[in-house]
Amino acid sequence: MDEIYIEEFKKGTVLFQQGDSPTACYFVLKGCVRQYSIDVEGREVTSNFYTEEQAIAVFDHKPDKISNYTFICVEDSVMVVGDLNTEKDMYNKHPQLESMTRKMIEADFAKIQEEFAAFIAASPEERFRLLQLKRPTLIDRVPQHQLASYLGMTPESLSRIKKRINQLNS
Amino acid sequence: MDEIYIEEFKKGTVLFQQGDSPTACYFVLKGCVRQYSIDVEGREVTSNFYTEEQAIAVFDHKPDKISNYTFICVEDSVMVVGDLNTEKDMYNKHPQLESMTRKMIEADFAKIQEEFAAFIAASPEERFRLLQLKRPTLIDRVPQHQLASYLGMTPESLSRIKKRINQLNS
DNA sequence: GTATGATCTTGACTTAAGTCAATGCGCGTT
DNA sequence: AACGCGCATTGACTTAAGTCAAGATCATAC
Repeated sequence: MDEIYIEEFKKGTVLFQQGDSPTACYFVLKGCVRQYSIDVEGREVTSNFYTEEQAIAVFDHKPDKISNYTFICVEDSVMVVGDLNTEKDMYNKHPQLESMTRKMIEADFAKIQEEFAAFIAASPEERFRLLQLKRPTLIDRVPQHQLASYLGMTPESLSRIKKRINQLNS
Repeated sequence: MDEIYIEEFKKGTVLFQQGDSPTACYFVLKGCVRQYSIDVEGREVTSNFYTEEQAIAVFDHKPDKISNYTFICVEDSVMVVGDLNTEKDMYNKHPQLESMTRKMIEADFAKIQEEFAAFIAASPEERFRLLQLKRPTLIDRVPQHQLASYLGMTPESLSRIKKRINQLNS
């Protein structure tokens, strides 16, 4: 199948831009990709970080196929790349593939819904603690101001929260 | 097709409980259903309200099929009910159906992702204002303490925010 | 290796939301 | 109609996060 291949990306590479129609989907083998958008006030809002064994953007098919998000590598990364143009053909050729992707999306949907619920109920500090539990390595892999945005707080608050927690643990 | 039918539910009816395996999926024709879960600290966290023309729980298929949420009618409601046990048969009989549900889920996934991003970036007051714009009628349809939980704030804060905003508008 | 700019931290201060407690209101029940 | 209960509002106070501004630190390019 030449529609699926493995590709390396340098840190800083943009997979696709807010406003573009994505032409491919990705699966992270190594590295880290940040998903963000620019909101109405011009602020950058980071909505996710994709790391090893996570799929990107398969589910970002809006009706008009235009993405609200930019995806950018925050580390040198290696990804499986799947061409979206041949997606329909693939489904026709392999009906089980559609069933498989549906199940993947359902699982991811359940996961984002759970994260959302946890996020709603938590204070900024609790959100940081949750991240420490769920994705401990992420905290040291990405720029702190982007992490702050991902956690829905200011960089200053994140800095203070980390300090507060470290003092308790020492 | 006797696997799909229309049913009326009285206010207070529980569609299924946290911990249960859902046996049906629903589409709201009239009324309002609240989705919530009890978190580790025993607090009730409302994660959604489903109203007219919204589908429920089609996407809540976790691998083990057990729901983390309770769904309860907050109004007398009329819904289309689809039996989940026959789901697989239906897909086999009508392959296009799988394609259709996949697209629906993708659309809903994109929507929840967007809501999540908006929520992250917003303060409690901004979240209330967003709700006023996006779902203005919901505010007067549901109990305020549940709405507060849905917006990630205390009932007291919601009350004050509403007061604050009404004073500006008068 | 140094310089430059970005990012992270820290400090002082403001503000909005949380907490706790009391009161008021609405609603359903009897 | 009156009672009782749950819910909503209000008040006083605390606290955590936001804001603004100044340094410190880090990284990247030259």
